[in-house]
Amino acid sequence: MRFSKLFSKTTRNISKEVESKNHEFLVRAGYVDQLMSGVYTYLPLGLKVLSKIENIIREEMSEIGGEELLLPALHPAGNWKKTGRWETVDDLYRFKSYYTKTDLALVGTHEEAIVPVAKKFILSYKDLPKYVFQIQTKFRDEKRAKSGILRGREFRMKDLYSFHADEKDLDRYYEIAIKAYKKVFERLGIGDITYLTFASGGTFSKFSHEFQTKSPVGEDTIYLCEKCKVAINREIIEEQSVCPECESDKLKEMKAIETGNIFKLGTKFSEPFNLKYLDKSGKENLAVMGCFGIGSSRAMGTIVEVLSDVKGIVWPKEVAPYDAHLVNLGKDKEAEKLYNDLQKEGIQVLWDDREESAGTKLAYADLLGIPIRVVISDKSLKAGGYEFKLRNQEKTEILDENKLIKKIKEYYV
RNA sequence: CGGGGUGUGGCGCAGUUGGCUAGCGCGCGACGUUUGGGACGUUGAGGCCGGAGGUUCGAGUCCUCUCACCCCGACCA
Repeated sequence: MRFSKLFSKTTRNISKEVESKNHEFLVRAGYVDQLMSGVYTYLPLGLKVLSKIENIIREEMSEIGGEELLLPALHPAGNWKKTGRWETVDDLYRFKSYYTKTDLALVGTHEEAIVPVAKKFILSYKDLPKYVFQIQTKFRDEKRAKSGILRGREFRMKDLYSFHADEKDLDRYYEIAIKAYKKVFERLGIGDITYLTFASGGTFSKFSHEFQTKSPVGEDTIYLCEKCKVAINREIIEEQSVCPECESDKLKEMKAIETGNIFKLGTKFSEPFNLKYLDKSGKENLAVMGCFGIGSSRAMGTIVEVLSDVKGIVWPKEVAPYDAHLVNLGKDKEAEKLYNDLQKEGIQVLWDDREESAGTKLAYADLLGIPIRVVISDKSLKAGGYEFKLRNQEKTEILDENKLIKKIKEYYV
């Protein structure tokens, strides 16, 4: 991709009012644009990152048996009245159809849609367990949207729903899901600072679990056992004041962003919809459910918050919008050849072909945060080739074209 | 929902006790000179000052209402 052809543009000017780092960097670099408070456009560059994040999640959910589907975001009020949540969920967008005057909701969670459809296909113990997930735009009527894309009124989230014959089977799958989540966060580049966290809210079990990523801008306070790498959310510290794994009381307090949340729902939703199956003895039983969420757009914001430096974003290799950021200082002809050659090798290149000063181009390469920067200039050509630099390292080296291609490919293996 | 702030060319901002033709930086167009850390010269285009109503000879500036956005708090992935 040629920089000059991108739909978006970079900017130096951003309102003083914007305080959150992810908001500032993502807007200045042209990844996202704000339409209103808590509602963002994912521009072509930003959508590439978001899609990569979602594909990682998609792969790992498929790996643990999840089948992808797509549920509606627009729901009839009736389903929510059935579960009682029409009255209790404050952040549900409720409205009336202009024409028919029926009550509708634009939703941020999907039990009211998945259970009625699951009921049509789950009839016997032979139909269990089942795991389905979707990645979709959610709506929540936040009292106050904040922190860029970390807390939006419209945001992207993966939610997986599991259906089991009994609690024991749910427990089994729950552990499998925890492992899959760990793998997702590792691939997102934040695995080392994302902790399984015990939290309140189990309607069925004593605790639910969250995945909390350490960050000063996080809204949650957690207590981490550094030995077990397991944490406790402050909301339950009264009832659980020692490490749930090793019972140590040496816990480190820190701020964290909730990047994932998993629940044992039990029969909370199968009951109102009467989701029952026949067991081997021909007796009816309620299906037992689990619910597993990861906010993909929030994950994107989190990555920016925790991995950036003063110059800009530092994308982990698996989520970067392009493999390499090519900067030419003069030398347009040579740059164009290299750009074409790299692309022929299957390398996704963003070439900053704009007529900008050296300083500007280099500064924006840092802001954009693509893992590999390649500079072509008089200086590099005299030294025998092209300058290769990783975004998160200061070291540079001059490589000829073959070595450069090899080096880039090796990096992404 | 409570508290604090901000709305002025595409973006970021200034605009004095109401007074002449509303400025500046960035960006954008043209021409030229530049290229290893946010270059420069010449020149040009681009504004019902968020919206509505009012006060006044005169409103970006004062008053009322309203809409939007940002920050803090409570609530939430």
